[in-house]
Amino acid sequence: MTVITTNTGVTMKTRDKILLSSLELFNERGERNITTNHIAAHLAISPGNLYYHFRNKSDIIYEIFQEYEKLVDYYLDIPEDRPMTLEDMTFYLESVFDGLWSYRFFHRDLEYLLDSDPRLRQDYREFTNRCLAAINRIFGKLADAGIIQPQPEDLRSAMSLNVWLVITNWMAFLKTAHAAEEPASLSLTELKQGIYQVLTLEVPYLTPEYRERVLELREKYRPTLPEAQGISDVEA
Amino acid sequence: MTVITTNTGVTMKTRDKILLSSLELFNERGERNITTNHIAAHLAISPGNLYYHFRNKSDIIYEIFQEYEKLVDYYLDIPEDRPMTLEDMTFYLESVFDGLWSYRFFHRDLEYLLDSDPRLRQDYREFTNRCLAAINRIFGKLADAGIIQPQPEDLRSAMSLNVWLVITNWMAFLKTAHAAEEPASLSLTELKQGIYQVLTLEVPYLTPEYRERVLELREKYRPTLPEAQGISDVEA
DNA sequence: GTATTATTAGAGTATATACTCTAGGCAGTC
DNA sequence: GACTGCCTAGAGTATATACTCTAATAATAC
Repeated sequence: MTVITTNTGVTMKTRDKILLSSLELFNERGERNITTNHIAAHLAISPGNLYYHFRNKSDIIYEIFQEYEKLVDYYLDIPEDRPMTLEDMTFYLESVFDGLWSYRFFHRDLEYLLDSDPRLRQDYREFTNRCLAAINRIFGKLADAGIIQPQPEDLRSAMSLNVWLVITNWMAFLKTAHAAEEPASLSLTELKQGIYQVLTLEVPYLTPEYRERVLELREKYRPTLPEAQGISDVEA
Repeated sequence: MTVITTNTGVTMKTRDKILLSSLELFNERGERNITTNHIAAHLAISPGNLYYHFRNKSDIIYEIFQEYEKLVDYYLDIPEDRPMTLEDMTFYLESVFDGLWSYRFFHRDLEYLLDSDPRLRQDYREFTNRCLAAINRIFGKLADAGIIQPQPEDLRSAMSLNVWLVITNWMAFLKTAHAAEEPASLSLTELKQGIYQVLTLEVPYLTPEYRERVLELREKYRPTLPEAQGISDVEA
């Protein structure tokens, strides 16, 4: 069992180093721009070595996706035995955006990735459904807790889907709204301003008792500065 | 000035044929999967011929984007001289999704495309801002017309951005939510179910006078069948 | 017509990419 | 020390991709 010491001082198998470096490189420069040779070079190992551990690039990506899935599933495990609090909601939102950040390469080339790997397509589909179900359940519990007004199931489903669309598209929006700056100019802090957008969806449904508290919470995530605001610097 | 007759019977310059075929192929199989050689082969012209008309692939894409931009700008030209009607709103929504459909390849590889062409990045940024401003203006006029309740500018901006996020992410959602089916299994009709999602955002703001009419309109776009619903077939 | 310009074909090229293959090293075991 | 199983190096390969170059052909101007 060969182990290698990374620059973090942590002892780690080559296989895991490959996964870690791949994720890092994918996140920073996009899956499309990172070849297996790049990954090997980055780790100072031979391509042969890399292919000893993984059959192909798809397998690396698939395994990374499974980590992602596991992480988000873990975060979105909603406890059914007690009412939901605002703190819970904040935790869910923060966690989801953390996950999005850690595996941000994934959504960037999503369609291509799913087209090239049927396993991934299938798993991602189910993953999406689990996330939507979780969001739906959260809305339910928020209503139970008297934080938002209860809504018919129809509307709640559509709202959940909108939450999902906003969450998964927020990062792409930020990246494309940025000017020509350095590619890696996105920060976790900026990403979390997406929470402001998600909470915006809830605003009209807030109960009078919680309205002020949620609006206050929302303010904490208000996008800062002109960048990526998109509205302020336009004619009319 | 050499002209060529396409199978549609329309007489067309080679240059325009290249643009048209590129768009077609990009839309159907994704920009990443279509090479300049593919385009040339599809048109039964030589690569040399293609490169006589365009310096590189980026230039083709850039020009296609400019058509897209022009189309959407045309659609979103809001008349300021009269109040807005529900029919107007429907037209805007339908048009935007039509545009999205016609140039659907674009959003799929957006980040990569912007990374490879600074002109495109800049133009797209401005395009986004114009769209957001237009959505914002539409909300304003909907309020003026008494269709939705007026909202503070802050909230309206955030809502506009959410509308934009939902619109631009709806297609990706559909494609990824589909099972492993044939890649080209997306239809314009399905795409327009995104209108349901957008109208969902408006629901809580509707005035009593218009509420029923808008809900009725919204029903027309309700997603059909289990596919891509995402909620129905999940545990719990 | 002839000169000039616009268009086209098609072979070719430099580079990249995902991946393979062979030979060998290293650790533990007896 | 030899055997075994895991791991690794590194050269190499088939294919693809964006793009070039030259020469020829068609269109247009005069």
